Amino acid sequence: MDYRSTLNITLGDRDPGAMPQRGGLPVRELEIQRRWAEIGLYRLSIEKDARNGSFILHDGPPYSNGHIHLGHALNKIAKDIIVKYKTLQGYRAPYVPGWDNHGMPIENNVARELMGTPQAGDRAALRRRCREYAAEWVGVQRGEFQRLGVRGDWDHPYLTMSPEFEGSTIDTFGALAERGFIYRGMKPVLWCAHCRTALADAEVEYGEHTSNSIYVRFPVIDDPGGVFGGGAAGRYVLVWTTTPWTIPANLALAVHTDAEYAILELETDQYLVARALAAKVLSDIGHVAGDEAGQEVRAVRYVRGSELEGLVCRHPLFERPSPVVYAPYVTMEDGTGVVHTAPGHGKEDFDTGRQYGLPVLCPVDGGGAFTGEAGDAFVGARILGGEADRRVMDALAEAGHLLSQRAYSHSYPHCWRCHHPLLFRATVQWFMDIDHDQHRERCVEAIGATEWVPPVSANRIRSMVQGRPDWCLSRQRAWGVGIPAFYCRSCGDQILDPVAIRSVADHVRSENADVWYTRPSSELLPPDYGCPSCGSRELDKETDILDVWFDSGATHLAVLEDPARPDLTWPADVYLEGSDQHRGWFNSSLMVGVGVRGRAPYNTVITNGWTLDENGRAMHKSLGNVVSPNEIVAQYGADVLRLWAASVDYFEDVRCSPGIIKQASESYRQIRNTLRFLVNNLADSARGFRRFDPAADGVPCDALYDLDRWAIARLDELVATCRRGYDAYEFHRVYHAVHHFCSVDLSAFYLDVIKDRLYCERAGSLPRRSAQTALFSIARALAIVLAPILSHTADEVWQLLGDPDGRKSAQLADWPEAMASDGPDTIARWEPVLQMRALVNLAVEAARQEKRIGNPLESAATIRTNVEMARTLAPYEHVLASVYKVSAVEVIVSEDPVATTIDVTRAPGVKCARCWLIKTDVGLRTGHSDLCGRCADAIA
RNA sequence: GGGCCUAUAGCUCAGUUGGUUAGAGCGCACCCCUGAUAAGGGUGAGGUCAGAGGUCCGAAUCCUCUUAGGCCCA
Repeated sequence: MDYRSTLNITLGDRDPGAMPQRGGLPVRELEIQRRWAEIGLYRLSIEKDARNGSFILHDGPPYSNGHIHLGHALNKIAKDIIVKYKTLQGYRAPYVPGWDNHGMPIENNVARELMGTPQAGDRAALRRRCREYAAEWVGVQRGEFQRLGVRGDWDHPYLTMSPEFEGSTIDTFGALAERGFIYRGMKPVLWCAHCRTALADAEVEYGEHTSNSIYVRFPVIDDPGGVFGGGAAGRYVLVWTTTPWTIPANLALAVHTDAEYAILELETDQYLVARALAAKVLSDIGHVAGDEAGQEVRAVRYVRGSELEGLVCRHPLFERPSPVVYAPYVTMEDGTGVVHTAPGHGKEDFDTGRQYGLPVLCPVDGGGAFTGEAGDAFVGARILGGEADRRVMDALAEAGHLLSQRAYSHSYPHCWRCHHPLLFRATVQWFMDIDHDQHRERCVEAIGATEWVPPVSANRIRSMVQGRPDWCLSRQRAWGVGIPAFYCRSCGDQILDPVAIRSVADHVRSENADVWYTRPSSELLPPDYGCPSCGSRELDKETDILDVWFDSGATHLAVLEDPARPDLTWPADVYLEGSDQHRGWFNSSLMVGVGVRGRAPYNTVITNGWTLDENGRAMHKSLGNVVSPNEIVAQYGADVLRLWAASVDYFEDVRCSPGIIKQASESYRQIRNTLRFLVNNLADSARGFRRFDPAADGVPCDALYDLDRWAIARLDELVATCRRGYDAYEFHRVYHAVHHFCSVDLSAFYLDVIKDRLYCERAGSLPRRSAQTALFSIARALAIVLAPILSHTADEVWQLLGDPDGRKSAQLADWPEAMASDGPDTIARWEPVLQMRALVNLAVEAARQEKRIGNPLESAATIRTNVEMARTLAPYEHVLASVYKVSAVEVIVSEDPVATTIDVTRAPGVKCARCWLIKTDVGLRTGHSDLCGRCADAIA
């Protein structure tokens, strides 16, 4: 007889309320997300009771250009996990996503698009189109992020190009100006002559470049220390450079105080070079160094750098002095140990020049051509293309001072946009003074007051802040926020007036930053505003725009203090971005935060690593190893991608590949199957799939079967472990703990053992309800604990369980409380029982190998063990058979005090046709010849 | 070239202050079940802890160097 219909068994195919085995996530997740939208999940999460106050994670804005990549996905998922966890922990955790909209990449793409159209070169048209273009990509990325299941205020994201934000950016600039941080100064900046713009460090790419390497001699005109020998011989200081075009701007020669220099005699002349470099220099200029016996070239004498004080040369081309100066960065690595110094063309040169009071000579215009300052012979010659180099080298050769010239290949800065080599060019720019009012020291202090996760990341930002130069805020571009400075047409004053800046900000808010270009200054300024110096109303506007890093550096003020976002507060609790943002957003935000508010805009900064391929290589289109989050979502579902993100140690670089995602999907399946077993066994299939009602059917903890109490105790441990993992932002600990719990504790043990009770006992009986009480608690707790990671699946479970408190999503639940009153004790008591189970498994396996039994249920185990173990097992004797998945267990005290032996034999009795256990009481009940006593009762 | 970081089974991760034969899960192999079934169970094989030196009674763990890789900077 088939007793299947008398069992309460999981029948997914017939139970309308069952959780399906296959996730079908690409489709099901969309339904779940639709439901989230319908119930207004984000709003509900904010309105949920927040007994612990608010927790603000401030989103770093991705650039609104192109589809999201895996790094974006990892970052956004990690943020989402944190925010959702905090909600479960009783915090109001708003999440306002944002985008960075201004900047060169968009401007370049749009400029390319407009090329050849009537609008090309029209700044207003360009800006209009940039705005549209950025908005289009915001739309695309928003859809892609939402598809990942990220919960946030997607209807009200912050955009750095919105009028409110642009106005706030100007106000922030004004606040810094008011505090004296902003100045206008000459500085050599990396300049692209092709794009006619200064570049930020981040916009520079280093690549191989072939330069003209030349040795130039500078005639000595004054030698007060008498370092050269006597006589009428020519006396020269020898210099090496790879930028001949900077020679016209030479104003000094730098040496190192501690280095040793040699005076070499070369035919009738004497040359000063570093001793350590003399041999190489001579070989480069076609001579060989002589030995002590004296050959063609010999050293007349050696001097220390410190003895070169007062030495003055004449410029090799002009009647102009070039004094010897000291500089700490002079090395004995290459060149001659004497560094050609042109303050207008190098950062270090500029610093040295300032120290020695040298002027800043920069005879090169924005297009990279020599100006009249370079001399009539050179004016108009361009650096790009090599004309400037050629003309200078020709002049040097003609003057007899060019000793060597050759091609030299080295790493050199290039423009990331046009890939042309860059030049250092002193230009007038707006800066933020990093050392104003102890600002740098305050920033370092603020770093110390911030929690960095992982902790080593503090070193990185600290060294960057300690070493960073002043912040060049000017960009000679079109797509951005205009720097709100004015110039007086009559007295020439530059005007950086808080009153004027506030007025500009108000006008920008009422429209957008385009007003800077579309309105005359009189309309942007308060009525009757005049030059503070001379009163003139004829004022010109600055044409430079703000560095986009300023936009993003000011997000914390624009967003967290936005009156339209009352849920947000300043400072943020957490920033979480890729490790490249130590130099970027973490840094710019700190500069602005400390400058305007005197402290960091964040309490905790978490960094995530880079996403690499399975071999640990960076992902590149050219390598073909790029993994697209959108493709993973389409193929496997967002929860699989989220599980991957949670499974890796994202503080370091993480690896990803189709194979790794496959593994994540298999882990997902195992977790899903476990959840499914839990959920589906809460229905009474023999009673029309009536579902377990915890209020009516639940068994109080002290009345539970001890094994069920053990399961709940293990659940409590798991919940505690997960909490520790989340609190430390170490989600992979959560993942591993949950996965281990599902596969080892539940699937391989607990669930396997309780199947008999679930299936065979009467629907409403204590043994079954006791097990179901555990199942319900476990399923519910897992749904909550997993909600931050497997947000969709958790809610699928949540819907099937039904929430007594009426919460519409697992994300709106409270973190599970511990349920077992004596958890540690329960777990400790079961420990030896489980140890013995492993031994029984081995013995059963051996018996199966020897074909003495087939199905383990056919076996009876006789455990011979010492007195202590026998005594420990005694209270469990009546459950050992079910716990060990055999039909009978007997424990016998062995004479051997140490060894435990287990004999496996065929179990005595007959197989019950209903529960399939081999029992000795089968057929004893009248009318039930093929049933054991328990089953006969169950169907009575 | 400089700074910071990483390297433990095929994969993802554990390995407290250096202390027995380096652990887990997944995957894999073999077997069982067919009442979680495009599921479930059992057993098992996988590691010179990137490499080489060193300190120590003892090193995956501390030091040095090398290699590979990552981010940032020049």
